[in-house]
Amino acid sequence: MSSAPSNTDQHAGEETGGTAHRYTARLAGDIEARWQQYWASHQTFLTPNPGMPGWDGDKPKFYCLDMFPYPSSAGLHVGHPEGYTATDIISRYKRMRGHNVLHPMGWDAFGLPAEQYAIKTGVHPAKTTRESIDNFRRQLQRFGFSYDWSREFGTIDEGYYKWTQWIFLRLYNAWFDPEQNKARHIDELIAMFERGDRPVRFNQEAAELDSNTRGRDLKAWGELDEATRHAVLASYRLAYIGEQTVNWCPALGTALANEEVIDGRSERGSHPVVRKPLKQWMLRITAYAERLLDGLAGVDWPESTKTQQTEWIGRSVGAHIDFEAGKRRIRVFTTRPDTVFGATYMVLAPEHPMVDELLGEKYGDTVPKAWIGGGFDDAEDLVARNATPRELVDAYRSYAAGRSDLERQAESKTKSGVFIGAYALNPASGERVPVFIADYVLMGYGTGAIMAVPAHDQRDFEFAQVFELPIRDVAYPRLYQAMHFYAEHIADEERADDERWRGVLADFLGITTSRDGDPESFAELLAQVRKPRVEQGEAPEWRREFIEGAQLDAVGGTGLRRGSVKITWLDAIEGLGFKDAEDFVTTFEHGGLYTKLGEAMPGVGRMVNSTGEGVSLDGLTVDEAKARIVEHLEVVGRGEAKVNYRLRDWLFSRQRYWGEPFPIVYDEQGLHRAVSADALPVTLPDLADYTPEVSDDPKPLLAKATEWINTRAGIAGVEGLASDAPVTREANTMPGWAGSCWYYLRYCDPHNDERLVGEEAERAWMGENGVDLYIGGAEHAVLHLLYARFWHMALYDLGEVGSPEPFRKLFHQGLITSYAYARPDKTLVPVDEVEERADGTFVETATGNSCTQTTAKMSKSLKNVVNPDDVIAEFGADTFRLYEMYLGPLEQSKPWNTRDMVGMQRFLQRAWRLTVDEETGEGVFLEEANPETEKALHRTIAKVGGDIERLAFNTGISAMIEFVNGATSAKPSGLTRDQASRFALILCPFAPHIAEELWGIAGNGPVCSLHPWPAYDEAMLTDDEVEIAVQIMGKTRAKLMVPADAAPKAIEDMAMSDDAVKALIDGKTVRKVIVVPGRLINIVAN
RNA sequence: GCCGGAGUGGCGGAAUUGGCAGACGCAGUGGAUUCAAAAUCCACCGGGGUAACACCCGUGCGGGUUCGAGUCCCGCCUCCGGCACCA
Repeated sequence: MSSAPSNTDQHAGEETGGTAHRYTARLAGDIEARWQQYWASHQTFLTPNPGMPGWDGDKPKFYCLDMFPYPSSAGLHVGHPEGYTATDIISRYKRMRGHNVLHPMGWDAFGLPAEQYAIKTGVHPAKTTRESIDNFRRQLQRFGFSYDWSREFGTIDEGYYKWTQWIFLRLYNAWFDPEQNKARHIDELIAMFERGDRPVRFNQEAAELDSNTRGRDLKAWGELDEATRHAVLASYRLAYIGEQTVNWCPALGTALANEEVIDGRSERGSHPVVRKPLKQWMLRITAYAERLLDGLAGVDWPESTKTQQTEWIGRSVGAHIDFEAGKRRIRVFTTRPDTVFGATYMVLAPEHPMVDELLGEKYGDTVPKAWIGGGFDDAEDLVARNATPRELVDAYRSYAAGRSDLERQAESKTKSGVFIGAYALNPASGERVPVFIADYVLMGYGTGAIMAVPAHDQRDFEFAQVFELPIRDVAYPRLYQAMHFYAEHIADEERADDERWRGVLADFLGITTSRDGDPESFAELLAQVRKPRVEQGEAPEWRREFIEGAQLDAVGGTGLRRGSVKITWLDAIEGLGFKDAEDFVTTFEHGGLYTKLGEAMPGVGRMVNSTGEGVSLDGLTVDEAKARIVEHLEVVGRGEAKVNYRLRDWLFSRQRYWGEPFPIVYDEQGLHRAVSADALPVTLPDLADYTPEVSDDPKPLLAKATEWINTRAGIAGVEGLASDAPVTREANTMPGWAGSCWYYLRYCDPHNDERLVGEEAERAWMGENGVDLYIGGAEHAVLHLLYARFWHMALYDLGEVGSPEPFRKLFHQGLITSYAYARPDKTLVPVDEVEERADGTFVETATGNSCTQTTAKMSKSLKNVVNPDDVIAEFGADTFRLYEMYLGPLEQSKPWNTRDMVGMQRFLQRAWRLTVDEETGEGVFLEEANPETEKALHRTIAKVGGDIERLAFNTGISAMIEFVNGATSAKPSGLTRDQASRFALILCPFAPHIAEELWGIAGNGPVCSLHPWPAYDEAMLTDDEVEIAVQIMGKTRAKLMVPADAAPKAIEDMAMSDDAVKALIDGKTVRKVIVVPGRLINIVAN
């Protein structure tokens, strides 16, 4: 066995007085350096894989993962160590509890900042990134994290991105089989074609729209030429080339994210940005929409993150409905097929491919002027000179293309669009309805076309207002129905008892009722029906009754009571913005509600105006009507039920340099070809100049590497072509998310040259449910965490991994913020421009104006960034670790305050002093344990263990502080060697360096980090006697010591015989006594 | 606008299941020690009230349920995060 590192203090003697061995930052630094070196040289945290020496397959596994950092040149931020300390505590604890723990670290190192730095300085990103990694590693190692550093890698390592490319090839060579709801190898698809089978496509609509492949896969496979086969297969692959509208910035020579575009200009440099369709690599994540959704039910993730993913995937249940337009059919998706009779016009997305085919030659004389075009720049001129539909459509398209998504949203208040001079037939009513294009309909969602039901959809309503289109109501709002009901029944049954009425009304309205038949909340009902709308021209017989009745309470004079709030119909009417009931009824009778309300109604009651050839929905509820109309449409072949997802396929190409090259080349025909797996990695070539080219034509940076781009099949490693056949490499690179999609798998087996991860290692660490604990920031809730799940599911389908989900339990640490100072107008002032005055208020130094203290994200501009290196130098790593964990609950965002750090330093000093003589550095121990201290230790062991399990580190640390304070002030004070050893063990996960030192001083050999967690005695957790509170009428009036196991009756007797209690209840009648054993007794007396 | 989360002393926070609100830490006040300081130790530390007790009030605001509410219900306010013309 190796000996413990020398405890000789090289600084001894340098300090004066009797505290040469006080636990100061200097001593802490010394201890920390020594133990870090010991752990490293003894490979304490080296984790063997199955088959390696030291592997024990009988232990349960625990895979504890951090989101690996992007190593920026700025170095570590104090936010980083928060999550890392948490996972380190758990990892160390689980190790001590007898688990095989996998706790790795690595680098997410491809990405934009390094490339932008290269553009600025001309230094190769590889160089700067490597330097940043070295700095990050150095900083992380100062914290004493128990990572198995032998498993470290970066996503930029060739040995790593080789496998990223390999996974891309797996996706490329796979298709999604909707019948089996899983991905399968492309060879199985080819085999099916060869057999003459016709496999179902995942995305049938896309196939129909895609004129390249339409119909071709219906022919016998053998009859197709190679290019056609290639195109057919390409349309099935999980990785495919698709056309996507992007924000293209010609000056920067790259596509930009929506967030990077402000007012049609690039955020950087303010260059113009246009929307441009661009052919790019896409990943078919939409095939997994359902599984990505369903899988969330089985994982232990924060609700907020599950909700975000659920909304991102955006499942909508509805129907496809076909509208006939001449020989063509326009297919729409709607969630409200029940309102199809109210569809008085149609809208297609401006870029909808069918627009050109439908376009009318000119507008007829009967076309209302208001229809022709409106809401955009050139519309008036064009309309004034009788422009053709073609001209207007072209003008509108270029207008729409010139606007970013952000602009569209900002200007969403006014609807714009163009009537394209064509009509379609409403398949339910048979009515001829005009067809428009408008940018409020998005090509990327549903079918890119809608049936517009202005009466029941707010956007359609607004559009109808601008273009003066007819609005037809087909679904009654509930309040209107309630009024009808009131007129028909309640007026006659004024004497009917409340309960019965409420039950009937609630039932009629479809409101959940509680046991007594009370609508759960009348306000809830109002919220659902908010704006009533009624049929024009219908003369209600109940007018008089209604107006009079509305003066009274709704329910026979008593009203609906909810808490103290009484709601009457009159309240409801006024809540809707009407003067009084008369005003409402007048408006109602004149059909002016749309104008008055300026809103569409959801229409959640029963159907009206909905009778057509072969089908009628009148009188049905919304749900019944949905089912009926879909059934009808299916029978007549005009539609079908359809579940639609908001999720779109993943745009996977970037025009950047610093990313993984695609393992793809193009042959002389321009067909994409895979680089064979043996030829991987496709290494990233060096580039001398990283400046993007100014261009209208999207051109990736890698296109500058002409020698690399233009090569031969043999050199590129492409099979199936002559080795001297010229090929062109794919010049786009993969996005930053690619490397982080599967790094957790690589940690299981980081040095494997044969596979992305060895099967045995993958099963051992990932098991059935994947990573056991994954901690990282909430900002990745939908991006990284969704992409990684998608890749994992595909790899699962293809047999590469054995767990259906990658991360069983996910946890987000909160943001570490910093104090900041705000002026009265809420702008922030840098911290060094603010002074604190004696009275505790703050002023801006320059102006003398007062500021308020607040919290904000740390930022360079506010000068409130804290550098971990400085903090460690001042206090030591153990104190730093404790401080960050003690700040508050892990998931909460918390303000950093260096001043508070001293509390944790004092705690460690007291813990040190408890068993170490500050003058000599020798251990000082009790011979015999103080029983109170022993009891406290058992409780602390139990508490700390439980708190670690539930990630409540702040309260666990509190418990240890209380223990140390208690043991210090106890008589006799101090610990035995055995007690000191057990305390060192529970301290170890939090503050491992000082724990190792105390462990050694207590006479143990190294290392406590691998020692089993101490046991506690259940019997020691309870007292024989407990103090309970005596409450009179719920207020604590006295305390009472009672035996812990006293029966309720005995406690009551004791309390009643207590003099103080007697005095308090003197002259009162005891009505009731409640006893909560071990806690309190409450005497109800008055 | 929609969805999610949170509001507790001067500050960070605790109260795990409806059961003694404010554990623990910081800051502050008073004292001991010291030539002095640092460090350490002791006491106090939500508001009102009292010589001291007693007592009253108090977990964003207004109601409610309960013997008892920071915790549950209803209605608001504020802050943070996410999404946003998704048919």
